[in-house]
Amino acid sequence: MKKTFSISEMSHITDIPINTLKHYDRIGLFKPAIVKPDSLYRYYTLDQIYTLILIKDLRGINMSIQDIRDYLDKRNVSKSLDILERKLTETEAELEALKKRRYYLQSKLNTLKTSNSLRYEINEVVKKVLPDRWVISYGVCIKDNDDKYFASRQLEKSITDATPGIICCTHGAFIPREELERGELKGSAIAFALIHTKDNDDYSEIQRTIPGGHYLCSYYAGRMFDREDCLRRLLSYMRENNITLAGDALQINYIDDNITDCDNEFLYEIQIPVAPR
Amino acid sequence: MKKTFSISEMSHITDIPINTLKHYDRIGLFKPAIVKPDSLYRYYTLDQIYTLILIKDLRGINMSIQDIRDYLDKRNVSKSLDILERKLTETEAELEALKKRRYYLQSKLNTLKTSNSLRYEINEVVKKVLPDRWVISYGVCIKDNDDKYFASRQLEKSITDATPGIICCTHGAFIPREELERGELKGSAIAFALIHTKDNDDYSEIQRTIPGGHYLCSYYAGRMFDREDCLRRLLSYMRENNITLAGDALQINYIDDNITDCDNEFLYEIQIPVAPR
DNA sequence: TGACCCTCCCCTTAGGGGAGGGTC
DNA sequence: TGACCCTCCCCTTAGGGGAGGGTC
Repeated sequence: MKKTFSISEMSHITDIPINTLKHYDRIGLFKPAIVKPDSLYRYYTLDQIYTLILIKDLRGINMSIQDIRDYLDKRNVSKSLDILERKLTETEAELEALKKRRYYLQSKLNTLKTSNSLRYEINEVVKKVLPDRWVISYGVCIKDNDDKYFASRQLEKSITDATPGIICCTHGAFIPREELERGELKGSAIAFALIHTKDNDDYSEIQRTIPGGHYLCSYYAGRMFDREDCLRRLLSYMRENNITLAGDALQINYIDDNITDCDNEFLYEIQIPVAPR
Repeated sequence: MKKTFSISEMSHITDIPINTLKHYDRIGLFKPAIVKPDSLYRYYTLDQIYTLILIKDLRGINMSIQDIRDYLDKRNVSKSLDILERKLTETEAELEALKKRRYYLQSKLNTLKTSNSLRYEINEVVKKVLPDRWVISYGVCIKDNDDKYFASRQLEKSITDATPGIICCTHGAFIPREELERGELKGSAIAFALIHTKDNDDYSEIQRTIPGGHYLCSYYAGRMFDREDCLRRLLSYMRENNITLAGDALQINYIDDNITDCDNEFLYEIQIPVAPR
């Protein structure tokens, strides 16, 4: 059986690029057994294949070059077990992070697609029965768009830790019941962020339950304080049909500056809780 | 409400390091709204918070700076949907790769831990009933350790594609029945690699089923061709107890050069198929 | 006057991709 | 004589970490 291999043969056998073999030589991770003195041609021996494949596999489980040096240096079972276990732990952690990322991307995509497809309903008044929901809110009142940025940030900071935040989380604001009763449509907006489950003790003081029940809803296209027309429509519908306001209204932002620069693509929904008949 | 923020204030609000803010400025991804002409101090405005958080979140889902530039440039719903969907697909792919990696690490760790804990059984002769197993083998015959490296490599190449190979896969060799019958203990070793399921059509020509049944087994510490004593012990046990050989023997390598440099830590098991009584 | 901010400038990972010139 | 191989050397990502010197 042939005893030595040129760099390109070795590259073929091991599926490691020539460049990488040269690089491993250069940094002293793995040197050819033989170097011809004059030409400096590299020649590898049969038994080197094994180690090279091992190195490749260790890179394949994402070990750094330094870790591989350590692994190859005076191997023994317990050391190898340690390293493999460490890699497993790392892999688990990466998996968790990725799952989180996937979850948020999916949620965001669902919300976006759904709301985007609901455009035909814009400006219509619809009755909905909605389940209990939970939000977190510092009670920060938004008076204009500038405030909005800051208020959002406050909320984001408390929710997201390592998870992607603003682009994935649905935002909105409360419109206080009293203002609606007074017909004050451009008044306040108390920022909140919708959260998916309520059982997170971390936020208990700033958490608020939005009770499930009957809501009178309408989408509108535009920015936060373009809500007047939509609110007016809803309120007159209520008067005409003798429907009673039952609490703070919600203004939910489905499509915002994170997603589009086009004002006409912005999408909000107003949800007014009403007494059941 | 305050209208401008210094770089460290901005860093605080957004949880983005000062260095990174400077870097974003330098590369033109995100520049402060105001730069004081003399001192070149950077000042950010309230509405910049929002974009900055968006950038941070996009980095959080692993978007490259260039992708973020694209995302921020003339946003609209369909473009944003595209990008988010692409990111989701990428995330799914990464997840699959990581799951594979985890699976292989777990398998390897299990095998290692189990075999490592079985050391007390070394040199004992034990009867086992083993299930059907499957291997792939090119029929390459190993005559010495050098050959072993090459034979392993052949096998690896066919199994592993993108998955980590040698360190995760259990290797072994057949010892032909006829050689055992002739008492030829240092003869051949026909390399194989254990695979986990049989239903992989890709390898059907080189795949072989090892039938389940009764095996007479023994562990030994040492290298591949240190197997003589162990084999002798097994064969004399068979003679003494009138047990009949039923096929090629297996020599399975649980702990090898990938894991340790210490010869005394090497662990093989010989499994000899025997006729049931 | 501290605390803050500025501009260079060098450094990190794991190679990829040549140019220019010898070697099998 | 092609095909192969060599040595530089520059380049990539997304910042991190200063030194040395002004600014709020």
